[in-house]
Amino acid sequence: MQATMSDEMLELIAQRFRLLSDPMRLRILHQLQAGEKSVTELVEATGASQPNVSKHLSTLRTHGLVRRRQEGNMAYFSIGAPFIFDVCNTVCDSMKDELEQKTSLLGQIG
Amino acid sequence: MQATMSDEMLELIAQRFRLLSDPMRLRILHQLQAGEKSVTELVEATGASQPNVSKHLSTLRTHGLVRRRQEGNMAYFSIGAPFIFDVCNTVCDSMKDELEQKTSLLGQIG
DNA sequence: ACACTCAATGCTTACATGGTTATATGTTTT
DNA sequence: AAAACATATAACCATGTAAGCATTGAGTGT
Repeated sequence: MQATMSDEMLELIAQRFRLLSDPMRLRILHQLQAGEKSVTELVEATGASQPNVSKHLSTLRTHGLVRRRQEGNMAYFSIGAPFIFDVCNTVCDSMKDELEQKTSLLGQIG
Repeated sequence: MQATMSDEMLELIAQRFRLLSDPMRLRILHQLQAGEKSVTELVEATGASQPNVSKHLSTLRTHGLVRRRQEGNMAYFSIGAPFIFDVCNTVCDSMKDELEQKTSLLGQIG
C-alpha cells in the first residue's frame, strides 16, 4: 500500500470490499467460478429468489465484477474481475491459518 | 476456493470483507501499517472524532484485526492480522490494472 | 481527594442495504 | 396475437450501521 491514500481511493477500495461483504453475493460468485451460468441456474444453485439474484447480479455488474451475455430468452453471467478469487483465497487462507493456530494451541493444553 | 462452501464459512468470509468495507476503518488500518499508534495519534491522523475512532478500533479488535496494548493512560493499537495487507494489495493492484487498461484504450482512440 | 488526560460506552439520528412481493419488459412458442 | 417463459425493475419493509454528542471510566499527577 502507498504511503498516502486519497479519500476517493479509500472509498473505491471500501466499495470493492462492500461488494464482497454479502454471503449471497459470495455464493453467486462462487457458483460463477465454475463457469458461466444463467439466472435460473443461479437461482437454483443459491436457493435465493429470482428477483434477489437479479438484483445482486445487477449491482455486481454495475461495478464490473460480473459480465452479462444475452442469448435468446436468457442472460448468462460470468466473472468479470479475476482479482475476486485472489482476494477470497487470501481471506480463506488467513482463516485456515488462524484456525490451525487455535487448534495447535488446544493440542498443547489437552 | 473449495468446490462447496458452507453457509457459516460464507458468513465468516463476508464478515471479514465487511470489516474492510468502510473507508474510515481502512484509513485507520492504513495508519497502523506504519506501526503501533495510540488512539490520539489515530484521531489526529484520520481527522475523525475520538469516539468514532475508538468505536472502529473496538470492532476491529473484536474480530482480531487489531491488537491493543495499554501503557499508562494510553492505548496503543497495532495490526493483528497480516492478511489485511495481502488483501488490500490485491485489490489495489486490480484497480491499478483496470485503470491502465482504460487508459490504454483511451490511447488507442485518441 | 481533586483536577486533568486519554479512552470507551451509551444513546440517538440518518442513511444504506438486503429481502420480499408484485409488476413490467422482452423473447420464444403455439 | 396470445400464452408461456426468463429476466429486470419498482415499491416497500426491516435491519444494520456509521457518525455525532454527551457521558462515563480509568489512569496520572498535584
